[in-house]
Amino acid sequence: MQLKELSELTGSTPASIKYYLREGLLPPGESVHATRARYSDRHVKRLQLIHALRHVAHLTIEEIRGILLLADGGVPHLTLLAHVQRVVLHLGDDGSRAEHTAAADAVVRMRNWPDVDSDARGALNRHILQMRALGIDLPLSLLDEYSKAVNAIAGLDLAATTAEEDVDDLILTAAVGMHMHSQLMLKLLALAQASHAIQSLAGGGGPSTPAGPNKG
Amino acid sequence: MQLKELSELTGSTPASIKYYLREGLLPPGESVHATRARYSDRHVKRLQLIHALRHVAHLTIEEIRGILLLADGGVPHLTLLAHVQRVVLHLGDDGSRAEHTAAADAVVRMRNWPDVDSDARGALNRHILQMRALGIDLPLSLLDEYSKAVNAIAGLDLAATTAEEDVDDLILTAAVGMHMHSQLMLKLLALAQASHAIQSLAGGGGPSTPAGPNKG
DNA sequence: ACCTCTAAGATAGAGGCACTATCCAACCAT
DNA sequence: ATGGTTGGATAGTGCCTCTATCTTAGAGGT
Repeated sequence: MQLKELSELTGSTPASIKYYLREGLLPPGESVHATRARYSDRHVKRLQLIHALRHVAHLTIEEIRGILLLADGGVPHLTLLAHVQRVVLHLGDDGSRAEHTAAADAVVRMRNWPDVDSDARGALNRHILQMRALGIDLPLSLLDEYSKAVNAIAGLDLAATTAEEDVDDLILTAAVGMHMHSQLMLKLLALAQASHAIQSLAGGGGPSTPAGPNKG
Repeated sequence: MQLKELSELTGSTPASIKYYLREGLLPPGESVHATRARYSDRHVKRLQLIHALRHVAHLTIEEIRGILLLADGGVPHLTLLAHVQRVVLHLGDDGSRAEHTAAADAVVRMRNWPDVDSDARGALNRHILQMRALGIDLPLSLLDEYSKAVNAIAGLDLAATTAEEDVDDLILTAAVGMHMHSQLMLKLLALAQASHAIQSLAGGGGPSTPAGPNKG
């Protein structure tokens, strides 16, 4: 198929597709001659992946390029998933491994998770240190509760991804799943906060304005 | 004090402060005359708030402006907090209230949260619908587990904010707290995912590369 | 009083990102 | 042959968050 058809199949404009080609996100089509190139359904799949990473997971072009490079480099799935996670969940730059925190170590023990240094663990350590620096206390009971909850999700999520055969599908499922689950948690947290605020501020002496409508 | 001193006290460059003044985030100092203005410690506080919202919570200038307008408008704390939450946790535009979902309703009942329409609840409903559209299943048991965990955090977080007297302090505590807690959850989720992946992919037949190092 | 130095305010520019529009030569269908 | 479409290259757009420059006026020292 030609660029235009590719565009119609995926919903990306031809101009955007050209841009992705320039940026090396999408491999060039088989060049028939100077003004004609042929694209396959591999291109369709790849473009759908790019679109999801860009507009569902909200990754930048640079981040997407990094993921695709790894995917095409044929690295093991575990390495690839670790990278996708780092980018989708914004765990920060890998290089620097933070010092261990007692809190994170305790969580690993409590949940019986493997005691290995992952990007995620480094990010957690860094974050706990940062919260401490900001004077935000983290009771262990809270971490226990939290880790129990996320432990449940993680299994689900992984089950979905391991079912995928194609690498593009694997990344798509993993990235979208990670993003949506993390956003779900965020929204539940928001609702919990709002509920508590309504109960304690509206009930306990504050003004009686409800939380919802405040701006047309 | 003058702009330069304000700059030194807060760490923002004079140029940035001028920019914030132009954008209406920082109220103008008391103008002594054409080339001299006096700033107070209210300005210091406000600038620290702006800095935190910008560089800790990663809000845009536009979002910060919205929060400060409300704060200076003297709206009730509950309304203000609802708005801060919407922006910090990216709950999306308010206006549109999504249709209710059985899942969200069940969560509200399970946790005994007040059954009112908040921005957070709308966002949760929208998100659940979106996940369903993407074919991601959400067992009720998972939502139960999650909401139990976030329920624990929400109390903590609120306790810290209600202690604040000054509105700028309230917003600062609330925004930073919301952001850091939500990021904490994210990082725990990441660690849970990584742990599961390591256990199932490394142990269960996949290649044996560890999750950590893959890029210099 | 005079000269210099600095601050305030206004305006313009910079740099990054993700596109988007314009050109041009080539080539397929008619 | 010829008009319209395509691929590829290059340049421009719009937004955002600063940052640099310019002008003018008052402050401080002598």
